Amino acid sequence: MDSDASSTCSRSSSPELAVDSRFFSNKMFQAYCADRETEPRSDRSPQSAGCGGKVRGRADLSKDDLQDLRLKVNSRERKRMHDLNQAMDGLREVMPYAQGPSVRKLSKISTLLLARNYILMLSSSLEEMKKLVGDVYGAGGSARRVLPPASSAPASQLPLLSLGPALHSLVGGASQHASVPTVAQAPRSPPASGYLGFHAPALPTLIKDPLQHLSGGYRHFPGMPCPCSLCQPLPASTASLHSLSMGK
DNA sequence: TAGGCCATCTGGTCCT
DNA sequence: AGGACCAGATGGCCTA
Repeated sequence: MDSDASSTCSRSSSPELAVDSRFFSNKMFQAYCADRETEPRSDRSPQSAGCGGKVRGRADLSKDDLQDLRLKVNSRERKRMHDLNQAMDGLREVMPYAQGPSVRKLSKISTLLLARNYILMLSSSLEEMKKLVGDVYGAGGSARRVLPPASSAPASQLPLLSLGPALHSLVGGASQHASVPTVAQAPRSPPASGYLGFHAPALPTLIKDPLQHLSGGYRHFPGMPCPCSLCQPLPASTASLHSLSMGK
């Protein structure tokens, strides 16, 4: 079963079941043990003989000891893979694709590809924003005087929030917009297209080409909510990254 | 039914 | 020596 999706998948091979000693009905292990008993010892190299390949000093282990050893190794490997799947889930949680019980989980390969392209896209956005900020303030500009003295927004976001309209005139393709977009999704996690600030492309497209949607902008209406990435509060992780990048 | 995806087992290799 | 990591093999589940 998917350790990382036990709620949606009902595979028969849960870790607990496999760890159980009943596991030794396993055909592979039985075949291995039979093989081991029939195979002449002289034919085995030190590396390839026995369970796990490390046999030196284990040749005299009893069958039970070998089974225990094999169990331990299997258990460790299982745990390792579960940890890997947990990490993969953590990655899925921050990926910009629809999530929910009715939505099929991203495959591992898709998750990795999407993550890579998502990072590329965000990096590109960041670079573009930095360029625009530089343009707006000018080389010798005094940004501090322009910024509002107090705001409920985190300090790292102030420049972007105040610059949103200006940036829109530079970034936003005025041709591509629609009516006032719907409110961005909940800020807890950023998986939504709303967070990305553009209409969500089809997942396969985003996996293949993350940058082609950057040009699609929103027109900024004063006083109206805007879902674009420039006007959205950044999630904590992104905000910290942003502050680091902008701080130089 | 074929193909995709996955969990698990297994043996080899590398690292501490 | 023991553990981590890796890749191949295998079999199960699910979907088109």
